[in-house]
Amino acid sequence: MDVSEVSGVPPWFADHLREEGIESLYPPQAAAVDAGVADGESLVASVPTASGKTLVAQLAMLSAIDRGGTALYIVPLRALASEKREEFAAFEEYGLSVGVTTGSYEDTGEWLADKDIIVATSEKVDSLVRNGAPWIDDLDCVVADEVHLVDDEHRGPTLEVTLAKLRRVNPNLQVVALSATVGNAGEMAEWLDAELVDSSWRPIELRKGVHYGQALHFGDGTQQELPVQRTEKPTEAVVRETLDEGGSTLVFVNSRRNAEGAAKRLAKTTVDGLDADERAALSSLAEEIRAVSDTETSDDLADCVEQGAAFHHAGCSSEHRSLVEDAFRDRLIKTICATPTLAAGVNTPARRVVVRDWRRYSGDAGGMQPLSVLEVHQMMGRAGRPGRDPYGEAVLLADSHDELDELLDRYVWADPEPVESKLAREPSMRTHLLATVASGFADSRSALLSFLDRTLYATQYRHGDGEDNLERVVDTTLSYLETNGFIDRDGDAIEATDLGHTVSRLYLDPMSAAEIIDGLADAASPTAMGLYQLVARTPDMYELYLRSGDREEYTMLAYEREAELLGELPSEFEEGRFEDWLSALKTARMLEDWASELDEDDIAERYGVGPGDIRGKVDTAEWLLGAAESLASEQDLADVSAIREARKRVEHGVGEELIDLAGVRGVGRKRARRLYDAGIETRADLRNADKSVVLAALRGREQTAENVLEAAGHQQPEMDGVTPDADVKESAAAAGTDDGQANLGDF
DNA sequence: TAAAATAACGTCTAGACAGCATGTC
DNA sequence: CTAGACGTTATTTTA
Repeated sequence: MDVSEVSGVPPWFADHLREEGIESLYPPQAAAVDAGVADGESLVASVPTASGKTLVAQLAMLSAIDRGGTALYIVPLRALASEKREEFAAFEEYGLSVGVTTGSYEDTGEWLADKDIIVATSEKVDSLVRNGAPWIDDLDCVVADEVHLVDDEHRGPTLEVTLAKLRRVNPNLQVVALSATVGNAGEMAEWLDAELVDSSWRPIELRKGVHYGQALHFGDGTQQELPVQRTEKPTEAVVRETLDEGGSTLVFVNSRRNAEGAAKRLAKTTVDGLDADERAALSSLAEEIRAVSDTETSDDLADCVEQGAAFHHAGCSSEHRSLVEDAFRDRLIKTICATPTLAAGVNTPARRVVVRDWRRYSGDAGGMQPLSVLEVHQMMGRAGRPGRDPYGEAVLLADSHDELDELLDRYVWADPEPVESKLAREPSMRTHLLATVASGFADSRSALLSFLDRTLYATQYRHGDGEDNLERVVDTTLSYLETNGFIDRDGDAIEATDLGHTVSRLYLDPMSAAEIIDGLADAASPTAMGLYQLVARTPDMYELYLRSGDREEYTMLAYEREAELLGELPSEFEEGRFEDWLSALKTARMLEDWASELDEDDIAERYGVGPGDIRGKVDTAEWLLGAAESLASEQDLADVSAIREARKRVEHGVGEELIDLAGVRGVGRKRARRLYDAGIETRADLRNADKSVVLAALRGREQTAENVLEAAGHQQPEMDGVTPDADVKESAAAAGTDDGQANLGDF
């Protein structure tokens, strides 16, 4: 089908596509048009990665906008929100406006209601619905990207319930659900009352196979020689061979340590194939990586990158990750060894994909578990760069004949599992039942049940795919919510209490709220440590692992600082609770270290985490402390200013005395400390400071000093002719570090 | 006797959304 | 109910 044959979309769109080199639609896209995506018809598109899902979404959104409507694009990750925003930015020259909103980032200036297209994460949409954002009622088209994630135990129910709410508010809403190929696309279509396009067509061929011995065994029965030398491992052989053909390789492994280890080994392979230009470009990239953060992870990554290899996992900071992704797309980095972060994240296609580990440790299951077919297919789907490679190849590795057969059976020839609603699990129920009641979607038990009838769970139950736990879980959850004062019940009727409304609005898990309220209730003026431990033991915070030896260390710490900890220390004999308490304590001490200006690399080493983990914990703590602050002031619980101070301290990573200074733009934890040690203790001091002292404290960086003074509101920030004051000494704390600012910025 | 090969043992284990009010180097 | 890769240290084998 030619692009100009599509009716319903604005006329410029065909021209725009032709400019991009797109003349005709791919078969699944044509099928979507035939199904009516451009005429407001709802659609489930279950198609492989890189087969043009985004264009289907664009057809739907643009035709809706052409009819005078607005569109919402829901993504599962913040990184994807920015990626989509970039993609849609091209429409701005045709007069459309695009906005993004996620928890950490809101589009500048204008209110989102003015936008034609809004990109948001599913949680953000949920939150906006709860808070009654006005434009939610005026949506005409909603695109849900990666909708197979409704299968996810933690975040799936949010998407499921949010879609149900959006459809309830806008009865004529067009829903376009984009999914990877799954086992039950038809069921999803039934749930959403949508047409179905279920296709395995790909623009470039993807050959899936298993490497065993000296050859690749493809699913279609063909074989291809791929010799492994005696000194190397199969992964190295694949990378080497791909490199010889001028292609890059993505290697998926099952742990961070393996990712780093494999990257270090593969660097020895990739380094041989680099030309002089590449070496130069890579070494400047390595410098950029080193500058991101002064940690071992950062150095290790830079060392690999210099040789053309990289690792990628959640311990890397977001800057690390995007630098690596970009360089891989530019074909500068030849191989990335990654944990599943990369499979779900932004687009990083490669000639070959190696799924090295097909089992992963799972604490719940008590051992190594095979990955799901869906997940392996998602990884494999990264093979083949449209317009660049003639085909993509994705291989698993076997080291016995039996394993070869098993892998072919299990992953190469297998169809992905059906996606299964996880709605009827208590943790998500707590949150969503409260939110549904609080935001007025249901005012009784029966209304709640009939609302839940619009979910995938109900559709699947009707098919007899599982027993109906829903009613039972609803009842236990409602009594939990009632006991803890989030709702009031009167017979069938249900009403959210003031507290319930607040908790729903704050986007807190009610159990977290209960824990916080309980903890604050018995401490009038809590310490920072106490507050950190309190929010760390909340279900909204993933705690740090307790490693061997930690148990002892943190048990001692728990008794040492028992007076500060909020709530009652569980008994050592309550295995689970005590362990949780200790890992929360470990997390808390990490936050305390951060808020005591300990260097990032010291924290990384002390807790065995990467810069990305520190950032994550700090972020979550900041958010939860903000929520605690709201709860404390509304419920009149504890000293609100103590909570605010603890929050400010994690936010900036500084001691109490630096909070004021660190609030100045351009002043982070390191610069604030230097200024303070030079006698400039507050924002007001800075405003009236002696310029030569400021310059000396900032180690003679004139431009920096000028910017800082300007941000503080100094009368004459210009530094011309100012010489550093010789009396200002390097403080011990600040000495030795390079550039000053601790870098924990967002991407 | 020292170095190298091998066995035994211990450790560790993926990911990442959200409030609110304004501005990171 | 369920594991396996990797690093470190102890033990045996080899030159």
